[in-house]
Amino acid sequence: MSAKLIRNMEEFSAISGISRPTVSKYFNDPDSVRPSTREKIEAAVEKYDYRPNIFAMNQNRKLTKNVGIVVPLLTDPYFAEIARNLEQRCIDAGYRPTLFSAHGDPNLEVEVLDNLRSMKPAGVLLAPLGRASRRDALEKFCDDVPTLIFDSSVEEFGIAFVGSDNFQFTSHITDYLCRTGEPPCFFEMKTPANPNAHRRRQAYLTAMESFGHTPQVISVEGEGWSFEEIGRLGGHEALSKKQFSTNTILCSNDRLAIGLLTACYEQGIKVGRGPDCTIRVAGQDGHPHSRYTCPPLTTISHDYNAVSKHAAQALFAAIDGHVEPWKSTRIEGKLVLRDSA
Amino acid sequence: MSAKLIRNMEEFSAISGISRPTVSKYFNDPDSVRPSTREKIEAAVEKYDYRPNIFAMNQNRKLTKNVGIVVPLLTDPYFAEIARNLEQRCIDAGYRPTLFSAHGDPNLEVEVLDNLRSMKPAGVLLAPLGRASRRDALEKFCDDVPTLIFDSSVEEFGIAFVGSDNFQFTSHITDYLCRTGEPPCFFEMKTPANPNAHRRRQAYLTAMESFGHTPQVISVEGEGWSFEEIGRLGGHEALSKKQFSTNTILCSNDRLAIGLLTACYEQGIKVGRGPDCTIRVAGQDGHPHSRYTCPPLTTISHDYNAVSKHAAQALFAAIDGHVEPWKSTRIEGKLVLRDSA
DNA sequence: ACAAAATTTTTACGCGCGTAAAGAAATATG
DNA sequence: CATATTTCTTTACGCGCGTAAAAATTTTGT
Repeated sequence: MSAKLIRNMEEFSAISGISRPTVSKYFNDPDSVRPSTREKIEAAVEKYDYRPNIFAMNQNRKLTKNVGIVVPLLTDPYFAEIARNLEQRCIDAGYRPTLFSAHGDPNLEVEVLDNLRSMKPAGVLLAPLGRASRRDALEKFCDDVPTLIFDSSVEEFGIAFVGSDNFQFTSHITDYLCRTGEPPCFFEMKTPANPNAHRRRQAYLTAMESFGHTPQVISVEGEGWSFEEIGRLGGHEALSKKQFSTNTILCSNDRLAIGLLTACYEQGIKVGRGPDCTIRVAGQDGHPHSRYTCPPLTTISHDYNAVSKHAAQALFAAIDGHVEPWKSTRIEGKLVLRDSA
Repeated sequence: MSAKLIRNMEEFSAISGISRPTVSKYFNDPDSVRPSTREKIEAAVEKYDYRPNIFAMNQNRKLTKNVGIVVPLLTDPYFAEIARNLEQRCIDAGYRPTLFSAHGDPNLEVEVLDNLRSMKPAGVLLAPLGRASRRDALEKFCDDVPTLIFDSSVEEFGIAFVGSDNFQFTSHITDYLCRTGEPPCFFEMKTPANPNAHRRRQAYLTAMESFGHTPQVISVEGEGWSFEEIGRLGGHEALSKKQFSTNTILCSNDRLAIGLLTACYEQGIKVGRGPDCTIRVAGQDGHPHSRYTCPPLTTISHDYNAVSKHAAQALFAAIDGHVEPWKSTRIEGKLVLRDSA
């Protein structure tokens, strides 16, 4: 029950019996006051439902409790999922996360960073657009604001990088495919949005050679972030021209694989491991949707939890002043066996 | 080129040759100053790259330029897409949108609204969780903050409702299915998260009766927002028990349909309109993913653009003081014919 | 119980900007 | 050109809170 409407910290301090500077200190860090006063304040907060004005709070503080979370494309469930994960971790750690998406547009990415600047964030968790990102703007931002880069690494910007181990991803699933059937061809975009794609291709080539197989890479045309459509169109063309030298196709990512599956369906080609199936298709990412494709997609999944945990912890440590040299943490993926391969 | 670092509006006013109150007025509304002074200010803004401190700006203003966009589940590409659309419209209209997701949790929804309150938003675009939303908290919020409800209507809360015309959706696609084959069964969740589901079931029943067919509703168990999995499990059960009385299934929404398609695949049932197909499946929503299912999903699509346009315009009008009685706008969907039905 | 250490209170100023009021200057009207 | 109108400048105060410094109080250690 709120007894009386508290308008500001002055009134709150009067009614709670604690001086305003101490109340201010409490809201900045509840652990910085004596337990007995903390209890009094919290009782009063409960009773009067008071919250300090965030604008006034942030005005004079050099460092706010704001944390920006920036992803390249929020309509991609993969990014939505990892953003959700990160958001929760920020809240749990006492920060105020704000979500941003560059919507696949490098100009918007720069705008987002500009907006973020004006929020004086304590730190930022940034998944850059990748290839299309404006390097100079990104670098300047990382210099000014403690920024942890995740998902896709851009040079040695920011305080650290946390992402998945793309070499391990592709080696592992390539190995699996070779052991269980014909060695895979590699299906990718010619000009991928994201540098992870290059790592994956390289890992594919290396793995294939180490197994003594001849690699074959099919690179399809297409710009932008409509991966499914690019995979579908590219798949149609590659299938029609019989460009796949084996019956197994490893896609650079799940969204491309989803498009390829659609192309296969549209050409009446049966995908899977069954005796009546013509080809096997595998993806990479553990996309939230991959369970529901037809057939369900065999893939290698990001460890969403581990990535977000490492990323958040590294950022919070940096905010707390634990300076460490730039570091790249790459987390292994887990093979998800389904019917497609 | 920035010549000198401007620290505050005082310095900016001095260097731009315009008094501080006028500069302040300009930043609040660029059209409120004479064109000649506007030019001077904008030249200086360009030259010195000055932006007012948003915290100081918002502290004393009763009404900020902040707009909250709240969706029930950002990992659902449907909501991500409409949120993206709304975000852009806010920016274009000179507002500062901030994106929130309740992540399917009613408690989080209340927390989001609480957080939103502290941002003193000029207005909020809210897609409520639906059935699970806490009515009292929602109503109180709508009383305090100009709120436009979209997607899913909750009584007559807020300044207006804008969403899709669920009756038209279901009538239209039911009509299509009846005209092109056997009349459809209706596949839905027994306890749907969202009141639109009830409208759709009702529209199905009405349409079937008006066509002189016997309706059949299959309601599957399942709580929460994992619609695909609910559709898959429910689909397996219904298929095994041969609960579908005709060869055509209209799903309450696309995500459920996607799960059902997976179940069909897993049972070796061929879906589509071809001669070799056993059943037809249709969805509703025009989910971004529906193009890439196997077979591609016939559905009736939200008019994303029209919904977001109406919603944004109605909110901005209300913010500008155009008071109108509560109104519900329901926008028709467009049939998207694909191979599944 | 007493000194030392930790915490809180008191007092006071400043952050960057919104905004009100009164007068000066520029523009519009006839 | 004189007057009415709009816009701008000057001056001044306040928003709600951060924060610094010195004094007062409470807690801790022995």
